Amino acid sequence: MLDLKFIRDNFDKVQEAVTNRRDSIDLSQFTSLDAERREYLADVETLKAQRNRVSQEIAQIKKEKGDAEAKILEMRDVGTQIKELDEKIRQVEDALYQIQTRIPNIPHKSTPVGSSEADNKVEKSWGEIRTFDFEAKPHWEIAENLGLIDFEGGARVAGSSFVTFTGRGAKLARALINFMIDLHVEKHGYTEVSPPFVVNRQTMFGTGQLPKFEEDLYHSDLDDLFLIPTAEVPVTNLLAGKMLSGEQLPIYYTAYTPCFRREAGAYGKDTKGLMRLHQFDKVEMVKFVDPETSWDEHEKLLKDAEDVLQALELPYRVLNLCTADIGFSAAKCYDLEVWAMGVQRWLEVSSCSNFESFQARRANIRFRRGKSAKPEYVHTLNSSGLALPRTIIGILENYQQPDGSVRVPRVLQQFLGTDVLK
RNA sequence: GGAGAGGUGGCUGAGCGGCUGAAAGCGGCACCCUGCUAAGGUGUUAUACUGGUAACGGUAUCGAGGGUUCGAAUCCCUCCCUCUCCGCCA
Repeated sequence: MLDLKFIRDNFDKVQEAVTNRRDSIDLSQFTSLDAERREYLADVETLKAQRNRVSQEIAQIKKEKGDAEAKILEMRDVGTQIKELDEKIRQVEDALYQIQTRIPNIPHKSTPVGSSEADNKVEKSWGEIRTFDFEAKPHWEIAENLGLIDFEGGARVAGSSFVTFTGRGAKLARALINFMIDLHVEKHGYTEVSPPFVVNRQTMFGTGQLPKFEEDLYHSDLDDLFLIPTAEVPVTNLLAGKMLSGEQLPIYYTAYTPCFRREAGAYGKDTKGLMRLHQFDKVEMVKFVDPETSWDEHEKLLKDAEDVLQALELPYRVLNLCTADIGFSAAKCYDLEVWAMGVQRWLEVSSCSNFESFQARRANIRFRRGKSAKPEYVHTLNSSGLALPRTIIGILENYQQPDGSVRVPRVLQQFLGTDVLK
């Protein structure tokens, strides 16, 4: 969420951001609503000031056992006017809020302006794309042949795009989670947290999933609770409403959680295999930092995510997402894409974003730079590190061998207890 | 699920219709004092919105939302959360 005053003072900039993002939000009402609000506010506050003053006088008169009946009658009328004006203000503020909470973040100056994902900028590539002297199989064939995944079982118990990992497949997932968490905790200095997988409405609002993206979330009507689409949601909101001190920053958290996404609007897309699931595992990193350091922290965060892919020796590339492809709350976002030999595609395994104060303002996460300094919003960042299913695709397809077996990346061998899946 | 207690500033914690944006303490800041120096004294110290170039005003905020009243932290209603006990269950 952007600051109301910022929107007012930088209206052209906000409009430009909305346009560059290909966002459909209509800003045309904003200026008049904002002016209307302040007009009403001036009126009602004058009346309230009068009421406060006269109420004092009434108290004084009563104390002196005088007759305050005339003033009380007068104020009764003022009270009615205040009620009417307050109602008008409520309506105007409601309309304003609808707009304000749906305005996306302003892209950072280094975010390329573009009109589609084709305009994303490849920042770097790492690792060598292997060449096979046999025909590479897609991961679903490899997984089925080796008994790592029960696709039908997942569909039977929940529906399409739900899968069940079985046997060494399940252990591979667990090995990856342990490997990633250990790496972030021991090498990168993060604190592990294990948050709730279900959150309330306020929490979903805090990170920007609501109000715009409700249809993408699983929801329990009975309790008005949501299944998390990413650990970012509970972990970022862990500090919602907090006043931190400058010395506490930066705070680094890492968490494993399952992620639940309805993928509304993506029906029929990537239906085969592990490419797009309603439920998947992910290890996430979340940072709370001093605004002055957030762009350095963003680059460090990217490196922490890259470390996972490098350790797994998977070829990948880093994309700087353009304005049309970047997430609602992000000012800048790198996507990490792993190359998958079997399906011959780059697959997104991580998004590494800087939200600046956008989420902190929604979730009210502040800090004081000095002991008696004014409160400021922290900057929040997060990155997958990494999403499991597509990482597993990368491993299965890139490490497959002519006989159908799959070599285990060196760093996973100790977690998995073997160097080959066959 | 049943019974009770409670939610107040950066923190602890009073207040229970007007003199309370809010006592006291802690913490912070400024200055002063001091041959008891991790001591003492004095002052100061919330946030948001809004008006104003500013100085400085106004309004709101005591879990959230309604209500009663000239006036609500204080009374009433609804909801949320926390704690204790009981029940149930991993």
